[in-house]
Amino acid sequence: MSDISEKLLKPYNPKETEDNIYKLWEESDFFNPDTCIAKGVTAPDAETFSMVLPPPNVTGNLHTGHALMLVIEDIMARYARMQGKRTLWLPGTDHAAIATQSKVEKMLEKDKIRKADLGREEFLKKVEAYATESHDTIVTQCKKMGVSLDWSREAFTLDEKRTFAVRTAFKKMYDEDLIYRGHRIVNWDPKGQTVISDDEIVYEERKSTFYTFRYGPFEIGTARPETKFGDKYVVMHPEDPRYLEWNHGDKITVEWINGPIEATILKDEVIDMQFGTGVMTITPWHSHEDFALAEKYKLDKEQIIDKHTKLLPIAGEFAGMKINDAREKIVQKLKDKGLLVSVDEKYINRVATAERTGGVVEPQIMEQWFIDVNKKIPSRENKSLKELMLEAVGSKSVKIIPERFEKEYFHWINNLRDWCISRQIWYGHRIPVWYKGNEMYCDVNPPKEAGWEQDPDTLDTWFSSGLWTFSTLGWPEETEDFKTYHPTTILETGHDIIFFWVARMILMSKYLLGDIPFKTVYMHGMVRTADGKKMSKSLGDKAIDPLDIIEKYGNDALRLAMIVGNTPGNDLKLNENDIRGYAKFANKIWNASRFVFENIKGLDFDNLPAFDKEDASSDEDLKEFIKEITKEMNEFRYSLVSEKIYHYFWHTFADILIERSKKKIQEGQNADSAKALLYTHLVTLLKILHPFMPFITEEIWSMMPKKKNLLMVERWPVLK
RNA sequence: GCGCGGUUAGCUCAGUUGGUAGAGCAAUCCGUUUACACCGGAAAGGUCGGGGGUUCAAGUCCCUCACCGCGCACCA
Repeated sequence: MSDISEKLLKPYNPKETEDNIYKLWEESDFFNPDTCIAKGVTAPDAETFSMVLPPPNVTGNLHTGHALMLVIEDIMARYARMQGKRTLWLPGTDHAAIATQSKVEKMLEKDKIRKADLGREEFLKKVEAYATESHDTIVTQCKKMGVSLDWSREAFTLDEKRTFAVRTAFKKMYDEDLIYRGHRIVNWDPKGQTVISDDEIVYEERKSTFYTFRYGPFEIGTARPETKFGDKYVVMHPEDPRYLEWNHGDKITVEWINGPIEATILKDEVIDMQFGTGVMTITPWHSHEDFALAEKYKLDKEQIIDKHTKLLPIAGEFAGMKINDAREKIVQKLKDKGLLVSVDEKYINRVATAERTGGVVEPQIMEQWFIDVNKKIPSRENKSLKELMLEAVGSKSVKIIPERFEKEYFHWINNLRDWCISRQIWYGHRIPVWYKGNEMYCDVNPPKEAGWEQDPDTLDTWFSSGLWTFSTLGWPEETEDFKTYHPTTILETGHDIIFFWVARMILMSKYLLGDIPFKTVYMHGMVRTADGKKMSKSLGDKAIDPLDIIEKYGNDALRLAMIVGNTPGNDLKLNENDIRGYAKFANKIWNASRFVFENIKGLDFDNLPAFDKEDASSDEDLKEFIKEITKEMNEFRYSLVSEKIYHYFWHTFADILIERSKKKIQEGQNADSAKALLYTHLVTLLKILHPFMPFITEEIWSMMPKKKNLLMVERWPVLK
């Protein structure tokens, strides 16, 4: 005890404390619920609390967004554990297919190595090496954050068990015709050389040039003259008074880029009469909307642009040119032919770009794998995946916090198209389908006979993430963990991945298990810099590194700065001043504890003296306070609770009770009562502070007389 | 265009059944009384974006406008 006292005499130093405390926790193995039961700190029949960690991508370092997620979830887990619940918080990482692959490609580019030169196998070795390295970094950084994750159950979206789960899920969906292969218009990312899903598109507003050309008797507008070679359908609104002389199906011959073509007139209500001239030509191969029209009227579809954004032979003299190089030359030719009517250079266009590579998305008709979201499923009461997803949230089986995201969720589902799940990249789960001539074979394992060739494509990374709540628990095997912990209690994640992930998990779980994946979804906001910028990869080195903050101010201070004033769904501006303030608070706790320890020597802890009237009243106040914050904890109102505890500790316990006790102890008037109050108050306050500030509270707890166990498995104060 | 969120003290933000506005930081004044100067005490600071309505009572409910941010859709 003497060396500890010496430590207490100096200001609180998180750096000297945190690593040791984490080691202590790890050695105790209390992060593992099985150990908690074995050591008698959790009842075997206790209520379950389970939660998966949204697996960080193995693409580098932890950023402040991760830190926020880890802090909120650690509070949830520690609170549940202290309530005596059988608590599992399960860690893992995500292979993040496109993100990881493109990162490695970029690194190889620096050494002038292309992945095609390496070949699939060699390239994958490089990616795996990088993934392993990133994984190790991330795990180390998570531990620095103080997380009470059960590392013994750690999973990876691409490990053996998860691969088995993915293949099992794929096969089941394939057998029930929910997964199909077909030619559809998809989003082609020429930069990443892969298809991406609708959700992986980021729209950017860009200024571009809008041209109006003469097209026979009409004038048509376009921002993309390079796609216009094959345009032989001209569409207008059936009620447009300007074009009543033309009938649906009329054919006309018009002079166009490479000579005369025969065009067919179509009348359709999709046309906006107010826009431009109210006439447009269509390019079904390279536009979602035009494709839909072409399907409706069974029109010809011609490919104009190849996968590398080069023009095909249909472009005549322009064939082989990149679209960006060809554009102006095409315009010039049309101008020379007298077909250019006008040019608007201030046109604002919304350009579809690929989330991960930044490439400009070029719609293409391609053969890909899809998940049918509208097909009625016999084994699920003839409901479609869409309906299953709507039902989960609509019935409140899954509750989303804050509630407003439920609306976004419904809106997304109502506009949902079939999910394109195949990707032309190498890193990820290879599609478990094999071909031999015209035969197709789908199974968890490859066919035994020779001569079968596996599909070269891999799965959208969110396919495996969708299984995460149960694949991590051993599914498809009926493991004890799966039976005990699924559905999980809560999913805590950023609101930016509600569609990518939350919706997909509900889809997969409802379909494969007939059950929800979690009962509650808690969505946190995005972390921003002090000047409001989104703290993301694009900020690069300018982003705050949570580990630097910890180094400077300590983990507990960072945690409070992320929790106080941060309500669900709202963005958080991380501000160094706040962090500094909470570091002061840590010191305050430290010093107040020192005072208590110095003054309670000699107390009979088994038989505490009675409170005098004044202290009894303060004791009641604390009980009232606990009641209040416990209710709020159960409502996930961490911002409020943390602020209240901060205030209670500082301005009630330290400023009033400790000051009052000084008098009593010095004057020898009801000194025992004062000492008993200091002791019991500190014990209780450390407990309720622990989920928020685990390190300093555990450290002080270790100096506490009469302690039985680590603070992390002590009971949250319960009032009858 | 449709929808959602925000607009509260100089700054960052809380404020859940409607009952005369709160915290942290900053700024002001006083105080070095041994747990803590990474401190204590005091005072100051807001017509809760504008306008209208419901109500005995509105930051809180309704309508409307403005600005900021976000989601979705369209963009020939």
